[in-house]
This record gives sequence, structure tokens and C-alpha cells, in this order.
Amino acid sequence: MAAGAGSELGSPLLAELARALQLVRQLESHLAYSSQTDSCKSLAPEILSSIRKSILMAKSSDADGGEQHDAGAGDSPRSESSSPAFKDHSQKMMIKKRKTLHKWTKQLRLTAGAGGVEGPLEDGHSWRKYGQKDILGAKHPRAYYRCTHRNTQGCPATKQVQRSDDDPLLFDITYLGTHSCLQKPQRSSVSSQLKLADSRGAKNILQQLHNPNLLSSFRAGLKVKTEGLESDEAHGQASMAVRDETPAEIFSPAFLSPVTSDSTYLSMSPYQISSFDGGMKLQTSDSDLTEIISRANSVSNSSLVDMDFMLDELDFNQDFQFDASSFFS
DNA sequence: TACATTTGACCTGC
DNA sequence: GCAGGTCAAATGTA
Repeated sequence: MAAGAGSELGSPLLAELARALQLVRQLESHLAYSSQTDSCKSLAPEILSSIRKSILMAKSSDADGGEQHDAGAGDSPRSESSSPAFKDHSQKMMIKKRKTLHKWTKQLRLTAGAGGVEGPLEDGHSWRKYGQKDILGAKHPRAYYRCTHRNTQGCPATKQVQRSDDDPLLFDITYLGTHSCLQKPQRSSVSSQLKLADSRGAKNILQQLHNPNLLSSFRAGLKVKTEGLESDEAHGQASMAVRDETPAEIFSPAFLSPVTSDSTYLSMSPYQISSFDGGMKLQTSDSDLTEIISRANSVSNSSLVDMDFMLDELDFNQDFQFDASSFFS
């Protein structure tokens, strides 16, 4: 059973990784037309390389019997642990997982008001917290998350979130394993993170994200920073953030948008960037719109707006004008 | 009612 | 034996 399930789940993973590879190639080809994105240009080959490696690893994992997908599709959290045999098997697999799963680390900085410390780490996937542990020598406990689709799709991905001792706003996030799940971006997560002063402003942000002029201006100062990507993987999780006032700054390797008190960011995955074309085009399908938009300095004292309806109703118009001064005032 | 989080217990590697 | 990582029952939340 386990082998069969793993085999079925491995293919989507490979397909997704292959798709990511194709998208990055597109990114690379479009970047070639710009003279101000050297950092991006240099990054593209790295991403390509890392994705290739991840595909190889995924293939090797698949050939290994796909054992990491030991939870059968459809099993409930309770049923998976109810069988002693399963438990034993699961534990063995966990040991193997610790030793062999692909691992990489990112550092992210957040503002304190960005939705709570442990839980704001939206990265395009849905995570379920399964544990927290005080770590020796660390001031803050480490939180353990696993993919929500672990039980339904056998997704082996987990992550550990450790708050930095020195900088309370800095988080070290260690990802273990790659997602094999075929999940759609979490609408609820979008909802929870689109925290804006008012609904009108929120809609404007979404519209502005699709304004080629605005995006073009972003791009002039676009900088992508990667950390801990030696093996890279970020596996297609490198990201870009867009800041309205001081371009050429910041950029987290995660989907997560770093947030500061006076700026607004947009982050996106390579999957969502279909091309850089003078400006930057975004894929605007509902499934791709998972970006985090946060207006940090108004989070703590403003009403929260559920953006789901906006995502549904918004017909992205690339002709509208962006007035940053009025929008952010 | 279903799903997520909390937290003490348990297991494994070093 | 200790520390890190995970499990799973209890509890919280929508």
C-alpha cells in the first residue's frame, strides 16, 4: 500500500517541479532583456540548478519506494495512528525521514503586529502545527509544523520555526522535505493576511498588483535575496517582495513578505511569475493568487477585511492608475 | 461538528 | 542521560 501510494504521489511532485523549472526558465529568458536586474539574472541560474537537483532527489526518493508517503490517501489522523503496526512503521519512516529528507533554512523578519509570532509564516502552503519545544540555549521555543495535506496526500513536508534570540522579529525557518501535495493556495490564509485599513484600500492593492506600470517601476529596484539556498531549494520558493517607497531593498527567500512598519510588500512564488515583460506580468488565476499583502502599521489597530470576496470578484484591470501617495496615506 | 492548537509524554540519536 | 522531534489526548475555535 505504501509503495503504491508513494508512486502515485511522486509523479505530481515531479510534474510540479518540472513546471517550476519551466517557469524559471521563462523568468530567466525575460530577465535577459533588462540591464538593471543583475542580481535577478544571477539568481535565475541558481534556481534552475536547485530545481534540477530537487527533481533528481524526488526521482531518487520515488525510486526508493515512495515510503515517505506512508499515510494512505483518505486516512484520517486518528486512523493512521490507531494501528500498532502503522505506528511502528510510521516511526521507522520518521527516523528515515529525519536522516534523508531534504532540508534548507530561511531567515525571515516580521513585525510584531503581523499576525502573531508563531503563525504568520505564510509561504503558500498550509501548515498544521503539531508541536512546540523549548530548545536548550534558546530563549524562544521552536514550533513544529507539517503540511496540512500530510494525511490526505501523504505530503512529507514539515518545517520548524525558531525565533531568533538576538532579534525577536527574526525567524529561522527550517524546511524538511518537499511538498508532494497538490494543494491550492489557501483562501483562508489570504483572508487572514490581507489585513488592511479598509476594504477599498485592499481592493486597490489587488488591482495595483496587476498594473504593469507599477510593476515595471518595482522592477527597476527589484532585488532578490536568497539565504541558505546552498542546496537550494527553496525549490522554487525563492520570492520577491515589492516595496513602494524604497525599492532595491529586502527580499525574503520565502513567499512570506517581510513587513516593516512603513512599507507594503508583495511577495510571490516563481510559479506565479509567468514572465517579466518590460513590466512584470502575473498569472492571475485564483489558484495563483496567494500573495501576502500586509499593511503593517495598521494591522494592530485597524479592522480586518476578509478578502475572499475580492479575490473572487476582482477582475484584474491592467489599465488603472496607481496612486501610491493617496493609497498609503 | 470538524479542524486547529496546546502540551505532556514518548521515542530516537548522540 | 540529555536534547530534539513527534505523537496524541485534551482543549479551543469557528
